[in-house]
Amino acid sequence: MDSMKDGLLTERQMEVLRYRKQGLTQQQIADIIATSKANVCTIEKSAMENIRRAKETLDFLYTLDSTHLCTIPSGTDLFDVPSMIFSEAEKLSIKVKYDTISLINHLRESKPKSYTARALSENVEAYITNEGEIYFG
Amino acid sequence: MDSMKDGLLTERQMEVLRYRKQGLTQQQIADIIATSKANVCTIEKSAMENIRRAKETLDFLYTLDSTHLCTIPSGTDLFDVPSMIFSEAEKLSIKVKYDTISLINHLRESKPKSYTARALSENVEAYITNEGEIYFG
DNA sequence: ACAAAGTTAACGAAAAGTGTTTAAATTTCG
DNA sequence: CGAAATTTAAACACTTTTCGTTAACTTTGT
Repeated sequence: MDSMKDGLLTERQMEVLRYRKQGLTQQQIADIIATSKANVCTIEKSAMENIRRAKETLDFLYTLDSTHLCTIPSGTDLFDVPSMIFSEAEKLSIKVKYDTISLINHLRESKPKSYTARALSENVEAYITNEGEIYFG
Repeated sequence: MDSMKDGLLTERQMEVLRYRKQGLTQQQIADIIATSKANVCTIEKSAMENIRRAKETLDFLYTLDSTHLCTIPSGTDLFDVPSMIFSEAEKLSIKVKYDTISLINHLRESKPKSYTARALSENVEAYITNEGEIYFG
């Protein structure tokens, strides 16, 4: 009935996330919505799990019309990434849509938690479309 | 068992989407995966539904820590958008993270299907965070 | 160390989602 | 038009999710 329109999160889950965003503790929320704090915890947790899944789902979409370009190893300096991308793309005869600066910004925005200062904190997979669009997964 | 790691789409759904991307018809896919064409249809359809829900879920996340800035009416010239955004943001004493040009590009990338040439083809909601990040939904 | 906040495990009942089939409708296109 | 492609509806068995409880455990901050 209503499942046709909704996203992944249930009313309960959105409710908890909203209260959480306001800075309330699980106990406070539990009192408001009349349940146990343990239940608030599991609801919040499953909400996070659903969000993770939503992201992964869209990741799949991006990689569906992209081909894997290269793996950028953990520890790589952010400023070394563009030249890696450009040389790999050249092997495939694809012109990258980004210049050096915007490629770095693109990476920063795509994976805000994958680097500290200037070094990647984990491996990042780079994908490319025929149109030169780059995606980091 | 495996549901902990996966995204929204089932193996079956990804399978169908991949074949579809290759240009196969539902009948051809039905033969390959040994089921009826009607079933391929429903699998593909529920895959699309799952993708829609994934997007909507992330939309919710974005708007969770944003406040509604303004509605940009259908028909608005793309090049008139930045000044609208800037003046609304100023009312809230928030400095927008984007300059005029990158704001237009940001809108183009966020809503690729919401404009024709230079005119918006539908209403677009603009949201802003305290940090000046803009989101179009 | 204490108390508050958060997490985890095990279980149950209700709700929602998935893959199928079969048969009938609709759309698309040469 | 007419054939192939796609969509829809109803029904059924099956699996997964969700919300909830209780009770014990771990983390965090003072």
